[in-house]
Amino acid sequence: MSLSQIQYFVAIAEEGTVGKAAARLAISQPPLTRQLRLLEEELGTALFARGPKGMALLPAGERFLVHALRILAEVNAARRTVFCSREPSADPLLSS
Amino acid sequence: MSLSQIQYFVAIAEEGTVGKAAARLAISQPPLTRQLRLLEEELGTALFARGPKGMALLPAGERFLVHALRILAEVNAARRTVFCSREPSADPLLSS
DNA sequence: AGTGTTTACGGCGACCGTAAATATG
DNA sequence: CATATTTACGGTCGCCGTAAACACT
Repeated sequence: MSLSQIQYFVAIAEEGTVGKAAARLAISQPPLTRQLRLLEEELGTALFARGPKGMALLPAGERFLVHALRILAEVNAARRTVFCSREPSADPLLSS
Repeated sequence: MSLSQIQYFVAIAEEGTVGKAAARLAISQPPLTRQLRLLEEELGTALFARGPKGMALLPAGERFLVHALRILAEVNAARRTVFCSREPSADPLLSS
């Protein structure tokens, strides 16, 4: 499991179709489908039900989504927590 | 930032030296040092103070560690939450 | 029909390992 | 002195893109 796969999963869950998620992520559909399949295989469970109208979260997917969002939120929090402790203007890219 | 980098950081923080962390992670020192450097560069801040006795967490590193542990815990929770929802004996590897 | 899935292929980048030299404190 | 860091090299693996065929509802 990688952070990319988690982001991909969240995008599909929020967009409702693989096509829209792929557009939002700026990647093509086959790699996105592949990564979702790899994630589901690693977890040993399907996360979505596939239908002609798009992807619908299964119960396992809904529970997984809760944790996925927490993980991404924690990653952002981790970034912020060190960002706020930088030496003022220590980074030339930020002082311009 | 990748989950591997987070695991590497936690291992160094807990072991106290890059050498012991590398042994625990079953990788060699240069890749581990590289990944830590890449993480610190991405964050824009050093996380450890380097000394002859090993690695000491800086304040930014201590705060980052809190989030790092939460991330890894959430990942495990995400795994469990779908693991417990499998179809009974659906996976042949588990029914043997 | 419209969506997702799969295959095949190729290319690019990431990561690792080893080995050795170089800081740092 | 013991530790970490860096360099250089090479090999392997992962991920992506494209294109096309296939499957499902």
